[in-house]
Amino acid sequence: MLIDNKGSSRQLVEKCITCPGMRHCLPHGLKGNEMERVSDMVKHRRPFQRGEQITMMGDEFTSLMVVHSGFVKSYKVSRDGEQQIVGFYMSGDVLGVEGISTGNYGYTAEALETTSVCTLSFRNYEYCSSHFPVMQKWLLNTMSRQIIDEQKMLLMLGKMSAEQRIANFLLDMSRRMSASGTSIQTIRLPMSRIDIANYLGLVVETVSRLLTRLQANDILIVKRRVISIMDLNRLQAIADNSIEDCHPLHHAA
Amino acid sequence: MLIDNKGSSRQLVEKCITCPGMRHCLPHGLKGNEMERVSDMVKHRRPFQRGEQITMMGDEFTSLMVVHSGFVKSYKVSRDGEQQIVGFYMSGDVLGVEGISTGNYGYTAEALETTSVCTLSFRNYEYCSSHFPVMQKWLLNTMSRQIIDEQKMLLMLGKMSAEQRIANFLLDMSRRMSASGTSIQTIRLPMSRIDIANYLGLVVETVSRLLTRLQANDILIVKRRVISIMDLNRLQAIADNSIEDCHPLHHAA
DNA sequence: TGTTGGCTGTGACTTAGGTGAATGGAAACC
DNA sequence: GGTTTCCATTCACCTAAGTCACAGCCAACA
Repeated sequence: MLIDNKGSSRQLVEKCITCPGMRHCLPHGLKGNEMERVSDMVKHRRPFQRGEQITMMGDEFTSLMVVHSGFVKSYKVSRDGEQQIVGFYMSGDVLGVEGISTGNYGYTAEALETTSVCTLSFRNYEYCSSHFPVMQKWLLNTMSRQIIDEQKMLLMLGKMSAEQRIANFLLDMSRRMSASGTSIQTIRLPMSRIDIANYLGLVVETVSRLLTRLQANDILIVKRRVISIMDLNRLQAIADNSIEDCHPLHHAA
Repeated sequence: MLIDNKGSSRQLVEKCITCPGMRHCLPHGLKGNEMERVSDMVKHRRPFQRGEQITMMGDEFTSLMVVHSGFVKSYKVSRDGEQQIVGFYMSGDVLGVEGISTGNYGYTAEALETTSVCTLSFRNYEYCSSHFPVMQKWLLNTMSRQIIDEQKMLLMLGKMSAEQRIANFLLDMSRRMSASGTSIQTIRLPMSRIDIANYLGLVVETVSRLLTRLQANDILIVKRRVISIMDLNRLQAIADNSIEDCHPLHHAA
């Protein structure tokens, strides 16, 4: 039998089927009894605390993981020790798919705040997918979306100015952090400036400088990790590099 | 019936099953009759000439495409018209998977030389995958590998110097262009300097200068698009940023 | 066989963003 | 509640890589 949820040995176990956030993790379109079958295969572990590692680059790939709540960063380490953050993950995002082809996790994933993760072993996934076509479609969609997002990042890192990168980053975060697809005005960034800089291929000083500048131009209000977007249109214009630019900081503001 | 190979209306149709390069395109592990079924669903179109577009960004996603022979570049265009090359594809590489989630191709793919492509409609893929598990595994592997490759590029664009990017690029090309997995000494690059620069997030002058410098340091011999790697170890060391560096060009060589 | 046009290479100069150093703040930990 | 530590910001300066300009080269085509 493939079902191996020996949950009772751990705290905080609940079935997906009774979980209020179920629609974030499980694919839509499962029939009632299918849902129950899948639900039984998903493990709910004790939440990870800030700084804890969820996967380690190079470890054996065993499971797909869906972020249920919290916030995760993932980074690769190059041969000479340079780190590059390759993604931030929040509710509903899937970790680990890069391990399918190699059998090893391709990055280290680390919780940026208390994070709970739902785990489905790949063997169980394969069992599900062969019985419930919707599961198969779900994973293909997930991976296809990851490919698109990474290609968008390639465009950012390859062609965009520091200011464009920051603007796009803030817009993306604002959009993703709202439950719906519409961006929200005030966001609390769970990651440090160092992480933002690393993700965007910049240094931390540049991120600081540009946030200050965007604030001086009345586009943002920045209070450490809490950022309010005061002029969405201009921020979007900067992100798209369309016409109007943000004035550099002349020392007389 | 899902099979819709109305091949005879076009030139150059052959069945995969009789194609000498079959092992590059079709997954391994299909049984004889399965292979034949899949083979019948694959369309072989007239080859694309240099400069012809294979997919257009935004067009409706219908099919997965495997490069059979030739060479393809793919690029995204941002809202402000900037282009970014996101990949180069050669024999065995799969185009179009980013369309699965959105229903539209995510980039424009263009032949860099005469290129033939084998096409499998996604509907036929779904039919195959539900009957032959090995097909499903094949697509997951393909997509997982694309995610890994793109993440490697993120590391390149985010953290590496121009010289490291060039070195890594040449090593990657040399490895991929050899039939086996071992790198070969002399490669003929099918893409222009402009394409290389764009792919690596540099300008064309920088690419020229660095190739010249690598030649002056006896690491390469560069004859326009034909490049011979004379000192693989040092090139690898530069790619990894390990210790020894390449001397800048002092005007007295 | 001349001409066209896109590649490729070089040099002089500029600049966006990186470096390094120093300061102030918040939160975490006795 | 004091101290430690990490995080964020700011400034002065520097450099890797971009820009601009020009020249040679090769392939395609008439």
